[in-house]
Amino acid sequence: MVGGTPHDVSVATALSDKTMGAGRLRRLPTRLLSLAAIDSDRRVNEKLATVDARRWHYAVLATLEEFGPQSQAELSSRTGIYRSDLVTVINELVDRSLVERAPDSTDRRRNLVTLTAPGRRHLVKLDALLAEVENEVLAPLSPAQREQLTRLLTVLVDHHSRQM
Amino acid sequence: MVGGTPHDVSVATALSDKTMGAGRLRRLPTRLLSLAAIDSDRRVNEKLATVDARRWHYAVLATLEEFGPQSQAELSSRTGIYRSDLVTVINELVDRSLVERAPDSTDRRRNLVTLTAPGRRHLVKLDALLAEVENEVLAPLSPAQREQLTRLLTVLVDHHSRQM
DNA sequence: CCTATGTCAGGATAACTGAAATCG
DNA sequence: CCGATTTCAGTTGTCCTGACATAG
Repeated sequence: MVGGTPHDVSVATALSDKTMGAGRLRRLPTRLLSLAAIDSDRRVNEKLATVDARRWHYAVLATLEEFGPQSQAELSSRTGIYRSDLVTVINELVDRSLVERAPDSTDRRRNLVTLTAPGRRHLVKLDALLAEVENEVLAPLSPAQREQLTRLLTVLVDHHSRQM
Repeated sequence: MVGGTPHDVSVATALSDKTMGAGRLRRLPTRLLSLAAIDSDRRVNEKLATVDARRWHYAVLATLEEFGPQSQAELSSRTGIYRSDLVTVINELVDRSLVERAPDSTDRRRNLVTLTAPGRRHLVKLDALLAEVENEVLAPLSPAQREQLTRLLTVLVDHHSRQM
């Protein structure tokens, strides 16, 4: 059998379970990122679903409020949503009367997407909901730690993001 | 180009309590987590693909080395892989001769999954590859910041995985 | 009975690719 | 001709659910 490195099963199982153990897996930053994001995403999706919204809705609405009316290509590069997927998102937002999509008169390849008044109100609501989720997700962290985490993640995202 | 014409000053100032220059989107922790994880996951997948491996392969192999031979149910709870998906993962690992799957003589419902010698060698290789990815992902962070991030994420993951 | 285990068959969603049509 | 924009069609991967047979 395996002669080189005998594994002491009894000791291992004695202090095993998820709570203890210093295995590589549990400290792998890439894995921790994955797991934390999965949990966070699930909570965000569930919360937004209560008002018939999805994650990308917020990204689009917030970007529209921040930068004003713009084309789908601009929205794509600012939100990170693929252009192909943006079509569906805008469709959903138009169906809910939260944005308007009209051809740009100066460049007729483009659609100019504009935030509506209901869209603005909806955005306020989504802001509140996301604040709740944020509190759930970051529950075990102190305010200082939350700020720390946000700063570190911002550095990562800014560093790896393809222009913005 | 959006240019110099502000779209709606009143609303813009209404939400400018704390995060004015940056924009809400860019500072949303849940979104930062998502974006960072997407980037990290993509890099991990690409790197592991160069040796015909996938993310779950590493999780299973590392868990087997840490806790010794065990059932698929144990592997599932320790790695977070669903029992149904684990079947496929173990199949792939068996196909590559990295693990062995044999019925447990003491409990014939169970399969005992065991790490092979090639599996152990493969794990070493995956470790090295993942260390490379980790360096890429955490590139903009100092060693102290990396430790900080790891600790914060560990707190989050532990807190939320305990709720089940 | 009731639970645990391994397995199979999917569904839901998100990331991603490719290409066509239109316009600059 | 080439490039940008919108759109559609489709692929892939992953998370997740449900059901079933078998065994304790």
